[in-house]
Amino acid sequence: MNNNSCIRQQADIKQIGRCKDRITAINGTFDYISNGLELAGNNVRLKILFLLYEEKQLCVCDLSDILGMTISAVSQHLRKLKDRKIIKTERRAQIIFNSLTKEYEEMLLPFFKILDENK
Amino acid sequence: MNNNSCIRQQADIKQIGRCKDRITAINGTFDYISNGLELAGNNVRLKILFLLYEEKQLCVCDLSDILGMTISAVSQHLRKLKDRKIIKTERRAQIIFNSLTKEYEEMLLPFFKILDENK
DNA sequence: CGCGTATTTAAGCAACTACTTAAATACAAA
DNA sequence: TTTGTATTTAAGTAGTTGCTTAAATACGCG
Repeated sequence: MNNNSCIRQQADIKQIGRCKDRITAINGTFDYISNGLELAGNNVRLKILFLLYEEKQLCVCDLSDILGMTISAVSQHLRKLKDRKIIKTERRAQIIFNSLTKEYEEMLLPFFKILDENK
Repeated sequence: MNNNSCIRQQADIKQIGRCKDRITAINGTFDYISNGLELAGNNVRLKILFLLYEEKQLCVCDLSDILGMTISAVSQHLRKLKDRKIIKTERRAQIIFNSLTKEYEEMLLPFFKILDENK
């Protein structure tokens, strides 16, 4: 890359350097946050996460009923969320309950609050 | 859909109904939030947004330099962000400066704070 | 006006996403 | 152990994403 036009006459070299350094320094934090946002950015999954926040725990069947989607489709969303430690599961008899992990519940709280206010 | 197994013996019908209603009621808010999160969930765009938050305004060239990506690639990210009113632009002489819209700056502030703390 | 810098757009492509359907597992309870 | 309910997984597919390269615009300034 790095070809092409825009051979800038004026560029704040100091600013560019400072920004580069900052981005590199907190690269891990970017990964951590986009790890969560990437998944929460999907409309269906945001609903799943909000529902888990409100109801504390739900099984794949509940979510399937509520969202009007196949169990399989919901299950595959839950798997992604679980793989990234955004939710956790707990079996009780035949039913597997899903709930938010504390860490990501906290991270997404500002959005749940916005959703709560619009009830 | 709605075929298949999971002919649940026990399901909290009231809970299902309540959740359905709630989801429908705030459907617009879900759209609003996932509108923002969908785009912020991309690692590159999250960086762009954070940089705009920190520096107030940057042109496509600056971002290209900082992120080590082609101008074209960055430009296409900026377009998406602009289409969804997450950023706005302002021309000054030959350079077009990008900055966050107030609305989404506020919405994403919690994440910028987390990133700020990890400097 | 026409030149040069800055920026956007178009076309193409490999990789990824969200779903579908059908089959496989998991496991509690009889 | 077998049965039945609950859940996950595999394979396939249409649509989307993020980039590349090359070409097109936009517009300030001499």
